[in-house]
Amino acid sequence: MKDLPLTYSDTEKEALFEKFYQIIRTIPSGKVATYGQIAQMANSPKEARLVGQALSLSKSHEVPWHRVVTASGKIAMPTRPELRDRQKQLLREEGIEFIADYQVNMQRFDWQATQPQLDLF
DNA sequence: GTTTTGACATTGA
DNA sequence: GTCAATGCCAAAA
Repeated sequence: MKDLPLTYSDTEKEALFEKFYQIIRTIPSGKVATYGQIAQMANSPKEARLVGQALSLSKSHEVPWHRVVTASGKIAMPTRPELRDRQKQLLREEGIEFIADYQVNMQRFDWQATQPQLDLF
């Protein structure tokens, strides 16, 4: 098990980031979760932005970073068009449907909202 | 120490 | 439905 990419002096921060990674790892393929949901699951509901920061630092850290989107289902990457396109491609490969250029259909692919799986088809 | 920045969320127009 | 303003909170400058 490799260490985190950054050298943290604060163990709390490291624990929180690891918590984020752990939660994100449980997102099944073909589903997406929002930054806010993950922050909420980590008992830090106000720290959605940190989730994005954690993913940014983790880069390709064995976590399905592409399955995390904003509350409205949009891909959130204003400063990195390359990663933005890569995320869209990865999601499409998992069968996720886009309702706009960079917005997924949350109605059908949101991890939490689709838990009951009431067979909407 | 203060200010700016950021892979966010919510509200209101 | 979209978009801007606001609130948020930690990290980086």
